[in-house]
Amino acid sequence: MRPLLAIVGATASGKSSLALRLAPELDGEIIACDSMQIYEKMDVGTAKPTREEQAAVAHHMIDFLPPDTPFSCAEYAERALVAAGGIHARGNLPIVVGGTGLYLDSLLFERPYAVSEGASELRDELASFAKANGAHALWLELLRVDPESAEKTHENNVRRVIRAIEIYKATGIPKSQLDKMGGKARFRHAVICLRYPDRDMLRKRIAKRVDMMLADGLLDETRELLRLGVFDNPDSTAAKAIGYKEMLGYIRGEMSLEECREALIIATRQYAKRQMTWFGAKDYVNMIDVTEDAPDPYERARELAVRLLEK
RNA sequence: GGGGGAUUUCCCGAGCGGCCAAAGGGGGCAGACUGUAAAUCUGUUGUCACUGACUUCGGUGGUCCGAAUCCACCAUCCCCCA
Repeated sequence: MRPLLAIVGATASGKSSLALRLAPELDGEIIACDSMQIYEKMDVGTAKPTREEQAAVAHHMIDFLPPDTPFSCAEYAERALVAAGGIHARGNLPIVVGGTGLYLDSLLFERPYAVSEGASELRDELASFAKANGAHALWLELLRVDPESAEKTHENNVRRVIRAIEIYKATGIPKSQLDKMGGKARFRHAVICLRYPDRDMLRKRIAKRVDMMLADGLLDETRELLRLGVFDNPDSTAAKAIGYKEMLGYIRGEMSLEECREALIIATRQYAKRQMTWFGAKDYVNMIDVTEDAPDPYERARELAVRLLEK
């Protein structure tokens, strides 16, 4: 099996700059693993690698979709797989970098799910059913077709309930059944996650990043996206990005800039927490702690990467 | 100088005599997640010896079987008249 290194962690944890340093040493090319950096025109708000950085190390899975295009983790896996294949063909090491845990997961492991691109009508149907009859009624439907998934999914989590029903309707097989069939690894992978045991350290980095985004023109970028109509569809992936939706409050005159900044910092912090909950629960993730005493993970990451990839 | 209103748990904010450790929201903390994921959702959030007890609703002192809720005074803030 071909090797693949992944550097993950919360936003603002320093994974990108770590990967940038690691890449030359390991003959690496970077595959971004980020549900937002895939979009064009969303540069500042997604902390996209700069032109210089992209020139220094080859980057993939960045900047290839207009910002109002729907995207899914299925498509991510598909395209990233191709990118990884190309990198291997060049004799290089794919270094997956990003904080979108689910995308990484779907790249690393095979999933037996049928691709259900045409499922949007069914989704809409189920969503309006839930709206009309309540989340519980929808959940009962899942309980009927796939009790095991129903058991695992809270009835209020309508989106997940819909997905489970949708999988059953599209494939005729309960999702819980399919879950047991997948999981084959596609690569000889090494996953390294940067972790900050001291919360304040990460918080400071997040605040700093937010201020940098503000200074780099987050506001103008938001106005441009607004002009392009990206926020017209609240369900588009890009419209859900942290950063822009907070700036909108200021642009619409509902909030002061300081309030938006605050909201942005909080939203980012909460996101970081969710990311760490996700990565922390994965047994394939190897943690490297960044602390006051050991602020630079570079050496440890390099050694760990080499060791893990040898096996 | 005179009149009126406010003060609630980390924050905002409901409560206006017992059913109040106190609604709701925010924030915090913990968690779930297997193809919309920077999304979506869950639990928890006064203390403890935790199916019960104890300390809380600006302060002090009252009324009452019983007060965050009523009264008096004090403190701080806001509004109106001078």
